[in-house]
Amino acid sequence: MSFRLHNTATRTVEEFVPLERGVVRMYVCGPNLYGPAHVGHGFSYAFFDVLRRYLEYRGHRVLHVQNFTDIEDRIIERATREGRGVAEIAQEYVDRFFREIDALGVRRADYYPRASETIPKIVEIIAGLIARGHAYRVNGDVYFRVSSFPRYLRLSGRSLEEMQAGARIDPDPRKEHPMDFVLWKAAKAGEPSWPSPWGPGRPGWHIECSAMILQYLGEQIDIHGGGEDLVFPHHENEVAQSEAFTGRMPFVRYWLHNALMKPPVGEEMHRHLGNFVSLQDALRQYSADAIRLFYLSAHYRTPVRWTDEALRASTRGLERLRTALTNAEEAIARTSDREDAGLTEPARRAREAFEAAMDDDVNTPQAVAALFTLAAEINRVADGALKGSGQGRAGLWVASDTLRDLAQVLGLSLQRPGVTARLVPALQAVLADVRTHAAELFPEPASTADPEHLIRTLLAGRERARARHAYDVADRVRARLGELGILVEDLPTGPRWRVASPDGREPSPDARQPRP
RNA sequence: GGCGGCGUAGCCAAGAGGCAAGGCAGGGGUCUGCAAAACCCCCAUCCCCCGGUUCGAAUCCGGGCGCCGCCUCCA
Repeated sequence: MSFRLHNTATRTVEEFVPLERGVVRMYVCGPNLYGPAHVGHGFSYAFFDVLRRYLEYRGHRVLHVQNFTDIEDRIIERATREGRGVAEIAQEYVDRFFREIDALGVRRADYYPRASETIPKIVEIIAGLIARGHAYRVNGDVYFRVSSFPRYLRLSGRSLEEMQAGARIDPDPRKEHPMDFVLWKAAKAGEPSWPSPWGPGRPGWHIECSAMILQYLGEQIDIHGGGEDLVFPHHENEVAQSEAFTGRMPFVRYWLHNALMKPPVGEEMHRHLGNFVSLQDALRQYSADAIRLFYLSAHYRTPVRWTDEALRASTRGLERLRTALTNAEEAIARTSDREDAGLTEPARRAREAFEAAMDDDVNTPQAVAALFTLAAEINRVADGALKGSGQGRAGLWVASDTLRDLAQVLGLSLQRPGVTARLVPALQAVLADVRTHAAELFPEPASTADPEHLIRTLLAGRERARARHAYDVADRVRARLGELGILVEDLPTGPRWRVASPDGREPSPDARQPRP
């Protein structure tokens, strides 16, 4: 089956065929660096990361470029207000952006151009547009002449007439047409500016993306992505500038737009509304995998609401996938059978269902469902193996390998968080505590600096306690470990522990420590 | 006003003419000292409402009701 994507330009799901066989040129609109990223940004980046991973899984080489808007009204406003440099603020948020998307497990794009570094290309394009009659100068400003571009508004499916009927702002009287948009803004006192044939100034917002695409990806690209709020005017204007400049169309073969995330309360999450959940806060409360599983729980064109309830549900669901892998490992370690116990076929079916779902306009909810179905099959066989049927070693290996591989395409690591050295003092305190109750059960461990060794020591002592029916001691160990976020489970094969906070949350390892 | 989207179980969410995926929560059971995990079973005769088309509709058509987005900045 072919890979199909919803193209905003046609509003239909189309078969995806890249311009150049085996190579996909993809550009995704990046952040305006005037403030922190929120979970809605994270959703967009994570979704396009999944798209990129799947394209690569399907054998394409993906050239991925994402911009940083580092010169723009809001950053300038902020710099002025705080008495700081524009570049300083931009750099602060670039650094933070990378910390956060790295923590989220978003693979980095091939290149992250900044508007301020793309000025020569921007000037070249504007000069070309003026020369071709697609743009005009008004004092130091330069505007795009929409009347010169008949295809204007085709992407967003509007008409100039209706746009004006619904206009919510007073048009600048200096413009030839109310819908003409700015390509170059003349410098104002105190603002950063660059020289140009029209005098010092800075680029308008839309032109940077056109310039970056032309500079780094070419005159025609396969995929251009971003939030659906960017369709108009941002992407519409990009099309106009780019196609008017190059004379080639389509500038973009497939326009992809993700739905916007809804805040816990209200309908729109926006930085300027102040109702956002920052990516940083999200990562402090939930693991990257849980956040990504939540993102993938709905189709990318369906708006989802960020709620603690939903994130906890995703954390639990994630735990189920991880447990399947753990169960498989334990079953494999305890069986010698070479038969597949009927798991090879379910693994193949899961991969087939996964690919069919992803092929259908990146239907991640269905793809995730395939993962859960496979996890259930793994658990079924692992359960049987641990209960003594002793079968399934080969099948468990194949099935868990498949689960890991498919999860990886979704950017899910399925890694359990480990215990950190920070827990050592607390674990030592637990040991000292139980030793006052039953020192004979808990001999001094060889090492008191390794958290895992301390946990093993405690659990070994607890097993001795259980063997003597000293359940008060055994339960005390389990309760104290539970307070530290370590869940103890007594399986038929012996005790097992894992990190799992009782409130259903699970911070991302990198985000646990508050920043200084 | 123009353009567009949505309404599926307690919650989240797929499905888009052939008889309702998956997750979370919940109930019963197996296992277990208990708890947890896992497994087994149960949990929408029905998909906002009313008409219509069809052998057959949650899916198509018509009409309602409700919610939301874009038309300034925004992932």
